[in-house]
Amino acid sequence: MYSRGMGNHQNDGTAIGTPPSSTQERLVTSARELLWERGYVGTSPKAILQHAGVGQGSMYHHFAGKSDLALAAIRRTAEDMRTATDEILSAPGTAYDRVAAYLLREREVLRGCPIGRMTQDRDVVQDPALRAPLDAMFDWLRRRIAEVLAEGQRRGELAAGLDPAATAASVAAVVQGGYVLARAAEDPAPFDAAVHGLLALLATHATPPPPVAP
Amino acid sequence: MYSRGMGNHQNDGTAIGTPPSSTQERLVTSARELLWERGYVGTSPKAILQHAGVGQGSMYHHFAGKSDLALAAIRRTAEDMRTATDEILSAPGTAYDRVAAYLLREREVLRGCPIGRMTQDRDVVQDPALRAPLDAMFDWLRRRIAEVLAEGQRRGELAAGLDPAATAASVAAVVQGGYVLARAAEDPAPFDAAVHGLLALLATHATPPPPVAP
DNA sequence: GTCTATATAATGATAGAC
DNA sequence: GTCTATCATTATATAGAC
Repeated sequence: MYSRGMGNHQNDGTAIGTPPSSTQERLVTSARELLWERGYVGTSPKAILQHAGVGQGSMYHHFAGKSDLALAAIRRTAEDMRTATDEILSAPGTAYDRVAAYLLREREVLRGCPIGRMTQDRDVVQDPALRAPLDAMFDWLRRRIAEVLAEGQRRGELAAGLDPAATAASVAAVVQGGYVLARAAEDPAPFDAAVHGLLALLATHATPPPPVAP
Repeated sequence: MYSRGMGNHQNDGTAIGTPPSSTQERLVTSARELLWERGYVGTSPKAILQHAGVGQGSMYHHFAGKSDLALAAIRRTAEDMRTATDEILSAPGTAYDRVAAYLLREREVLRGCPIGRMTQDRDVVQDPALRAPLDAMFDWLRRRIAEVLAEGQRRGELAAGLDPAATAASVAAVVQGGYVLARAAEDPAPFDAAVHGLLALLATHATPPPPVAP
């Protein structure tokens, strides 16, 4: 159960020192969690309200409706993902190291990607406003990985014959597809196998050869 | 509109010479199409009935309910996919050729994979009976691709250093992830890029080197 | 701004006529 | 076997009190 109507005593359960979330913030946070878990079609406004612990009217005061709240939630999730990913890809090291760090990053594999998840939701993909942040996120991701690979080529760390854009698409696809395989198996193993398979292929193009992947 | 109550004159619209489908068959076919397009949560029994052109009661006569019909539909789709895929992977040619044929196979990229799609549906993955055919399908796919790769190694067509299982997982993941990237972009290009990126990496391990991918 | 009450349609399933 | 009628529940949104 969530507390209700308790004035300033409400809290979102985050770390001590965090300022209490506004109703609007709590709605977005709840929407993000439920969209990740259940998808757009499977997430009802009522479920979001109950998860956030607010009444029916509050949502329609802050947002025009379900899709408007979902848009805010998706934008926020994409933003966070971009920030976290850029940090990994911008770290020091060879191009191989940085791509490997991205691929081997700790993930909640069985939960899948909260952004990739949305691409399987008809109502999301068909709404240009809802699809836009997904498109922007994956477009950015492929470009950023391609940059890293191209930089590695300029530095002589990677074979010049590689197509940075195509290889970057493969890297992004292996992650997204790895989630699919893992969820089908209810086991992260296929995700890890897919990642290591790609890294092994990539390693043969790196000079000097990186140590065998863990 | 679909015809109703027309006795033996009903037809499922397939090629001339095809025997008219039974009500049960039409329900399964309709369920397969709608599950592919809208997912499990997004597909209502009513929508299936209307698409099949039968009344409410018929479905509950032939199937125990929504999940039971979905199970029949998913099983059939997985069966068909397995047959079609095995045909490609069992064709003559080098291991590289056969994996390339699988990756470059004509696909309705923006529609995605009807089996992979189901792994993003909470209600499917949480039901052991519904998840089982997904698990079996992808497990078979990875094993079959790994077999092809291992055979290529024995024949001396592929570098012995490759891990067949991991590489096979990468191949399957690139396809599934390619769909995700393509749907986000509403454009098959990222799918094609991901596939060609992986093929280029794989090509460097093939002897003699295959011609540059189309 | 937040709440409860209400409205309208859709969902998933059952009952029982034919 | 197939159909229509019905039902309890949920989804999405609005109205209006506080």
